Amino acid sequence: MGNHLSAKARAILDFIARTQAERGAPPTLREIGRRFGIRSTNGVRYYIDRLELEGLIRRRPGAARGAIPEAPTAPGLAILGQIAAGDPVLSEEQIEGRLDLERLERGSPDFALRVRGDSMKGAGILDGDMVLVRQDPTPRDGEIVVALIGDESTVKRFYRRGERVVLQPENTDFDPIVVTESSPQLRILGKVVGVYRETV
Amino acid sequence: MGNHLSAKARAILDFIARTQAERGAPPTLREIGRRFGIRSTNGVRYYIDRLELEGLIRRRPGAARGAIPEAPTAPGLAILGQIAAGDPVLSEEQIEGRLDLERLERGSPDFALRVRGDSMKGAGILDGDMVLVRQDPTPRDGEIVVALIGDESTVKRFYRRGERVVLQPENTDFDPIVVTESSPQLRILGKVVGVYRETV
DNA sequence: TTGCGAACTGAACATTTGTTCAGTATCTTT
DNA sequence: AAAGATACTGAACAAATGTTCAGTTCGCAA
Repeated sequence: MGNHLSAKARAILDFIARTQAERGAPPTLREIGRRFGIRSTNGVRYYIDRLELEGLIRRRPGAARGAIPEAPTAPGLAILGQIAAGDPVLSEEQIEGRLDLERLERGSPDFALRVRGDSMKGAGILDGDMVLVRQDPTPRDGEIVVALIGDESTVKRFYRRGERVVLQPENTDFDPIVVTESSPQLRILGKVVGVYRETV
Repeated sequence: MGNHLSAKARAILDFIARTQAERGAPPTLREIGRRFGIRSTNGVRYYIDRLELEGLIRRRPGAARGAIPEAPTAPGLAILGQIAAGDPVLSEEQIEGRLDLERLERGSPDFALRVRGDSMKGAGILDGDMVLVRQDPTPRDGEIVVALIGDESTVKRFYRRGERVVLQPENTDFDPIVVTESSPQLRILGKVVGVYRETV
């Protein structure tokens, strides 16, 4: 034993997980209620609260079908903070989090783009690196973006200067690109949310 | 060719599939619209209709998040080579490969380590970056390694010089570390097979 | 027998979300 | 030059769905 969760709560968790797997989306509160003979959505909510407290369910408040079972196994790579001498590298104490490309903290990317040239060397983005891009045509000042200038895609830092947009390289060997905001030559594809490189 | 579905429609399908995989439930019409710059839910509906006609999407009418992809798509992120103007970003022609952290081309990493300090700045590894490490105590000359020197873990370039091992920073502000190969102070944890950084 | 917590009921209510409809701008085709 | 097709916009609407609140029932402990 040791687990203070009722059999009914378990059955509900199982139902949610199975529904999600079978048809691609979790059930609604009312669907759960119908299945278990609970007539009030609040009765179902009572169980969802319980499951969430146990960490068995993740919840997105307000969203339809927002009760989502936590995956049993953690995906991605273990992130270590500072490695301590002594105990083995992958021991629990050393694990700071998990790295999963499709679930970043700050915003999950839509695609990766291979970078050509050294114009962003100063920002640690080298020739051949891949930038992870979140599609978003409205970057904020100072963010690194992927832009299409005419026929060329380019990675630069984005600044708005009145009517104009400045695409600023981070390498003194290169000059900034300045265009009017409404230019048909300019298309902002998205912003860079991550950088990735394979070495060796 | 052969398939009469627009590149944008494909990109939307990809987004739906990925959203479903990542958070357990498909996106709403408005979420799709926001992502693709389509302001009217009916504009999104137009694409969903199209995808359903092609049999790529199953639909549960009236249900929230009712558009569910029929077939799972490839895991990982699409890697684009050079983006061509004209058709939208995620069209098949532009996809060069797929990026999956747990299946790299050159050797899959065992863990990720957060880097402290700027000693490898010249190699494009900045403070706060994560290096992806393959556990391997026998690096080749010139490879970047993670080493434990006494109690400190450090990321440096590895060189063998006769009896000695040189751990070389890539920043002129730092000095190389030289130790004898058999020193109990030195432990090579593995080699860096990738670098990863979240921006913004 | 009273009190208390677990497990709900019932009924609003507020949002979220899908649906429908009437248009429009931009193409390409006729 | 007119007719369609494509790819939407905008607005209104209704249905689906999560949230909240005030109670209720029942078993069990004090």
